[in-house]
Parts: sequence; structure tokens; C-alpha cells
Amino acid sequence: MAYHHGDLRQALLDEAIEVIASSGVAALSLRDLARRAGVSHAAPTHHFGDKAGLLTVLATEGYTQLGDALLSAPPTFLDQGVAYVRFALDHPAHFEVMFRPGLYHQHDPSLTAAQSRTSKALYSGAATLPPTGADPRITGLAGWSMAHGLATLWLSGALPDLGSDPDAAIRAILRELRPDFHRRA
Amino acid sequence: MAYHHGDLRQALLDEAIEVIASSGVAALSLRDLARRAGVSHAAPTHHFGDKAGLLTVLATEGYTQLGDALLSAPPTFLDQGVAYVRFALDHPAHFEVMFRPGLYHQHDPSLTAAQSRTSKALYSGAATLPPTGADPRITGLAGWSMAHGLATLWLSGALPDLGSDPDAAIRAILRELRPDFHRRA
DNA sequence: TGTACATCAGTGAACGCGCGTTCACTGATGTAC
DNA sequence: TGTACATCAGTGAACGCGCGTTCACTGATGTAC
Repeated sequence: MAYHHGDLRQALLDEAIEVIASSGVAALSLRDLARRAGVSHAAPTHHFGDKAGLLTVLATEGYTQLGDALLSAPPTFLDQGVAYVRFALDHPAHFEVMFRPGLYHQHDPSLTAAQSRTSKALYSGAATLPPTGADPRITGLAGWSMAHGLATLWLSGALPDLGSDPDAAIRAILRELRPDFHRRA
Repeated sequence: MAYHHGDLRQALLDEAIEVIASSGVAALSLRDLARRAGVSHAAPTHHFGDKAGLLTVLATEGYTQLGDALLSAPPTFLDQGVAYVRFALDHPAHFEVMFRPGLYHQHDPSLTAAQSRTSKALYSGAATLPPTGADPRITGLAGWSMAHGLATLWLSGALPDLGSDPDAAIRAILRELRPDFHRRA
């Protein structure tokens, strides 16, 4: 094996994603990542500074990718909601880390930039719902809560089996917010 | 100090709730609990067998109390939804443990009994919403997702400040599911 | 009322473990001339 | 084309730590007679 790994940084991130997705972030250790990458246990420090540094990278990646997904979906609550839940199911490791701010460097500049971009996209999605007299911020929170709760319950294994077409199930559930509107559309 | 603590079991549970609420379940250790209770570090084993045993007790308590809260609230989606979110905010430690089944003994009989009682209560709440043509199970999941997502986002600190009357904010958000129905009522 | 004995609750020492981080180091790579 | 040198990436030993669990034990409590 060569002394230089080639792309150790990315390899460590990939391993971390795998570990978190299958065993949760609590099971993550730098030494284990190094072991999996076939490298000495002190090597990761070189790329991330410390453990929180590695998780900061994952959180930033997560916010960026979620932002991309939201911005490239059709600008309707339903499509963006599906995109949100899909992101969580497809990238459970990123999703888990993102919502545990205690684990990473919350004030990292590129992290906060990604966060604010994503939260703007989030609110613009809910803004496409028809007004009902309520404060639109309330409507936005309702939509976000619904998508987030669905994703969270799904990932925690609390949901009953939803059949063979998860996307259809997600859509059907989200549609319950303002059923008349979506039926018309 | 007396050799016998008096009610060490409950004292350890109380300390655990405090630690989890303020630092997360990842920060929980049996040795730390023993230290806080002023007792030798091997004492907890005596009452809970192992760490997962202690968390099983917390999860069971949580499901029981959540079930109580749901069953004693008025039988409407809105009231039960508020009860759900309130439970999460008032008992964050229980709530956190409940939805991390990897941490406790999932097949403990009194745990599973509490769980099934609570999930029945949960579905009966959403069943009070007016039918819209959708499978009622779908409507139930929509309502549950919304309450759960709101609680989760709130606890993770992701939400913007919701003002001085949290209960009103919760109600306003949950009302966005079927606004017409609730307005009429 | 007194005594023997079983049971229960908590002790403290020891086990083996994996962890994050620091450190002086060495091998590999790339650049300047 | 060759050489000196700086920089970079990874090594491996060591640090100090807290953890869960096991174990033989002892002090306290309660019960039977």
C-alpha cells in the first residue's frame, strides 16, 4: 500500500456516512474510520482537525444538498415536501447530523452559509400554498413540521409498513395538508 | 449518610432524566448517575441490570405518560395534537429515549404493552378529523407526522422564536391541517 | 422480648476496553533553479 | 536533467480518561420462632 492514500479525506467521509447510516452517529469514532480506511488512527486529525470538524463537513454537505434538492424541485409545497422527505431517506447520515447541532462547529462560516440558503428555499416552498388567513409563517412551519416529522418517524422505524411505493405514500400523506387545493391542481 | 439510600432507584431515574434533558442521552453514563446520587458506581446495576435496562424503564414511563396525556385530552385531533407536542416539550428526556429503540430492550413486555396502548390512542385522535376521501390511516399519519415534526424541530432548536405563548403557536400550526374544519368547529 | 438467620442494598477494587488528542518522526511529492 | 529543499500526508507510540461490567464483600433490614 502506498504511503499516501490518494484521497483519504473523501474516503473517511464516505466511511463516516456508512457508519452513521447503519449504526447512528453515536457509534462513530475517528479511530474506527481510520481502521476502515486502512490508515493509522492519527491520520484523520490531519484532515479535519477534530471529530467535530468532520461532522461539520457532513452537516455542511447535508444542508447544501438539501438546498439543491429543494431548489431544483418544482416550486410547490407538495413537490418540495416530497423532495425533503426523499432527501432524509436517501441521506440518513447527513440528515441525522444536520439536526444535532451539538455535534459540530455551529459557527463555521461555510456551514452557516449553507444553512441560510437552505432555510430560504424551505420557506419559499410553503409559500406556494394558498393563503388561509393564517400568518404565512405559521403555514410554513406546518408544512415543514409535517415533512420533517414524516422523515423522522420513518427513519426511527416507528411507522407501519407503507407498501411498495414510498414516494406515493409520502405524497398522499403530505397532500392531507390542504387536500382541496391539491385536488383542484 | 445511611448505608441504604431509601429510594435509590427513583433517584437514579430522576438524575437520568435531568442529564438527558440537558445534555442528551449520548452523555448519559451509569457511573455519572451513581456519582450524582452519592452512591458507589456499581449500585445502579443492582436496580436496572444494565444501562439498557434503565433506558427501558424511561421509555416505558414515557409511553405510559404519553398515552395518559392523549387519553385524557378531549377526543379531537387538535387537542390531542397539542397534548402530544406538550408532552414532548415537558418531558424531553422521555421523548428522546422513546424514539431511539436501539438504546433499550425493545421486547420488554411492559414496554410493548405501554407502546401498543399509546399507539391506539394516537390513531383514535386523528380519526376524529373529517374524512376527505383519503385512507384514514393516511390522515392519521399526516396528523402524527405534523405533531411529531413540530416537537422534534422545537427540541432540536431549529425553529425560530415562537413568541410568548407556545401553546397558542402549537395550536395555530396544527390547525393548518384542515383549517376549514377547525374554523367551523 | 430476644435471638438466629435469610435477604436485600450498596461497596470498592479490579478487569479490559476504546476513545480523542498530542507529538516527534519519516516517507513521498512537488517546486525552484 | 539533476539536485536541494520545502511542504505535505501519514506513522506509531504515548498520554490520560471514562466507561460498563464482574466480583467477593459487608452493613442494614426484616422475618420466624
